[in-house]
Amino acid sequence: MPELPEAERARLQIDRVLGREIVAVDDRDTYVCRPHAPGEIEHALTGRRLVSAHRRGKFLWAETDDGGPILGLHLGMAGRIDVDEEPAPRNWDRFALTFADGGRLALRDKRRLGRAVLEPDFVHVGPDAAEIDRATFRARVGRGGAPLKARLLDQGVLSGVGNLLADETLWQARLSPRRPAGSLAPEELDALRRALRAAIRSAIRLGGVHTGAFIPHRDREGRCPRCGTALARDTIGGRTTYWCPVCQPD
DNA sequence: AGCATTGTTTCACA
DNA sequence: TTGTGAAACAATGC
Repeated sequence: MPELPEAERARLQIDRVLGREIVAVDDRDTYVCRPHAPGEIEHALTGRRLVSAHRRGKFLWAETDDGGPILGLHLGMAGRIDVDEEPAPRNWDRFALTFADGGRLALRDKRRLGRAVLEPDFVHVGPDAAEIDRATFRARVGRGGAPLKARLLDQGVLSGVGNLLADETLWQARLSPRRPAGSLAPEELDALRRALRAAIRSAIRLGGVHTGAFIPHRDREGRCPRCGTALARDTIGGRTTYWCPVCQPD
């Protein structure tokens, strides 16, 4: 599920629990809560309240009352934030807060690659993909010899673009994922940024990245929804990539 | 059985 | 030193 649009929806879920007193914390999953020992996050948060929820790219964090510790959350490959839901089966709730009103916030994550951590560090995280201005986008994305898609996926360059959002955006912008990032003209970079913002806005509104026009066709048998050409497939930037060889020529 | 997976970090290498 | 790519991580679904 989780790319920037899903993370933004998760942030909205955290908003729902702001102000509630935390009475219990489940931080027993030592992998998800690394490097914390069990009980560390529990000790830091019990008795406090979350007062604000933030997001940069796919990284989430919440501030606590009276300048208390910051709780960082990441959805990993398959996580979601559940609020006031029944506990998930099979210990899929990898981290959870219980509130005085009986409610609950859980990081539900089958794959277990999500994270819950105190005082998260965003030093190596680039500007948010939905907020980045045109000049910064040109300067950061439009450089280097790496394939354009690999550049978009680099969270240190800009944050929030995942594998599916990258394919959707490149298809919308009619740009090849294989083009060296530094070879793009300023106008192409502007168009790419516009396509990215539009794809993000749409995905947040419609409920996730797979609501895009291209993603549903992203399959070995898939064809371009624009021209009907069989999609090309390759590994780029370490991820499986689909694109239309006609609409998105090198 | 084998392979792929909407993410991040670490390590090796040029 | 910097940039790039592959492997590791954990678990599930086809």
